[in-house]
Amino acid sequence: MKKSTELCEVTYVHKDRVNSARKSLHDEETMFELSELFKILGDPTRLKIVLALSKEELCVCDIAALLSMTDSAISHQLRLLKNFRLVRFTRKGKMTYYTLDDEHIEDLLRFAIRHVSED
Amino acid sequence: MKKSTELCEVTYVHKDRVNSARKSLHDEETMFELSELFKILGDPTRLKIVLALSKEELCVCDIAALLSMTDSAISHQLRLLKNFRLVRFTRKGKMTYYTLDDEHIEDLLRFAIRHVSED
DNA sequence: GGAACAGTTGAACAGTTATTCAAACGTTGG
DNA sequence: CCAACGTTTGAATAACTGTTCAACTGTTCC
Repeated sequence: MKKSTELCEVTYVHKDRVNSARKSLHDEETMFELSELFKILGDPTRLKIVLALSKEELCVCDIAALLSMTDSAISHQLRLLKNFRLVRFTRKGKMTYYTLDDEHIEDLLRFAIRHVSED
Repeated sequence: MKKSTELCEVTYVHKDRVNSARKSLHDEETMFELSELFKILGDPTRLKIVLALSKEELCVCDIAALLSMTDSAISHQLRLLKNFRLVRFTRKGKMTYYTLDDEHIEDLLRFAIRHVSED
């Protein structure tokens, strides 16, 4: 068992390095938003939806067919993506057509794909 | 209650669009790895650790102090980052010094931070 | 109006996850 | 050898997550 004493912090932590590293951290809100963005892309289903929509406007049924999943599962995930302003929809009769609502996300994905493919 | 029949798929799905969208999806393994990368960055603690290590080589104790968390919690997260080859460590006596083990990840983070900050 | 259909919703379920706690490991210095 | 310390580990816990199922909404077309 260990306890954190002031003496410990002063003596053993590399204060200079910690303070230097602290500068690379952004404000708490930015860190949270950033991790939320990664989290929402950190699911294969959502990732595929976003990639698919970067190419074509699709209805729920299309995406479900493309990914071999139920409409319901897709709809749930689209709601998350919609709440995060990553996708947008327009209704035409019975159908709901979804598109990407974020121009930059494609670049981010391309960047990341290159990274994953490299090593 | 709804069921997916062949007739439905043929008649209502936009086959051309689905086939076009399918091209933007990569192979299953790449999709999985990509989502795993995003998932591991999709946690505020790990994100901060990676950002901190992009600036300075730090020991577990340093990171714990920086993020106001227990050594144990940090050690657990470092193990995940290590297994994912995002960080690397060298032992010097009692201390374990961690560094980033991925040059590209910094660029990805910078890219994503810009994206989050913009809108 | 009513049948058919695209999509949404909420509850429920199983699986996963981040942190905590206590115990252990390995190294250092007396 | 022993105590102190930095770190690791495993089990336990609480919180969260993705999918399924069934019921529902709203639109179209006869």
